Amino acid sequence: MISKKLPREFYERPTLQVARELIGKQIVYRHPKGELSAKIVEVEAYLGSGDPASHAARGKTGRNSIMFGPGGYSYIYFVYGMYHCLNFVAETESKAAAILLRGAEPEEGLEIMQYHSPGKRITDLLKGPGCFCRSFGLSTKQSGLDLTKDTLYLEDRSRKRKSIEETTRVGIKVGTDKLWRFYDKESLAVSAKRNVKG
DNA sequence: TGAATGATGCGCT
DNA sequence: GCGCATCATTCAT
Repeated sequence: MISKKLPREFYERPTLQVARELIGKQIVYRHPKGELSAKIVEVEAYLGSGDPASHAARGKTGRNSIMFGPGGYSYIYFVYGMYHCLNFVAETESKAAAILLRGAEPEEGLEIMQYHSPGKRITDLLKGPGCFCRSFGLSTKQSGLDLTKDTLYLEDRSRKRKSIEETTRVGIKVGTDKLWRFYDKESLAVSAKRNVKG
């Protein structure tokens, strides 16, 4: 069975719908040292207009200009002086929306991930947006990649329906009333549950 | 075991 | 010059 790479049409749809369907998809990155892959288990949606927590909320700037382009591109930014966060641009050029990847379960390329994040347990390697980029070796140099090309892309490998939970977003101070965080309830690789009530 | 806080640099005002 | 879509360590219990 040949893997099915997600086409641009997948991304150029309503952001919340794309975010929900990203759970359980496979992310593949052709690292210089080998192929890395993981199963997505946690994402957050960031809409352009009407979402004060989005980087695009206050208009187009040099950093967020990728969000204002077509869907199906990577948007990686640097934050807190040490960490990077990976986003997938959603919608078309008419809307500046993106989806933040917050957690995944490692599958292929474990040695490379552990090389980037020494001493981490397998389930923790890709837990949290900063950890994910560090283990995958992603930085702002990988921002703006076309996800329909072969360097970084997503695959639809498992067609099983996941038990998806919807909660508020994490790590922001505005827009915290929106239930725009999606994660796989059964996964151990889901990051901080600060806003989640048990 | 859980909560608080320091680290650290870039983009924006 | 300030704030940030975070993480690891420290300190308190």
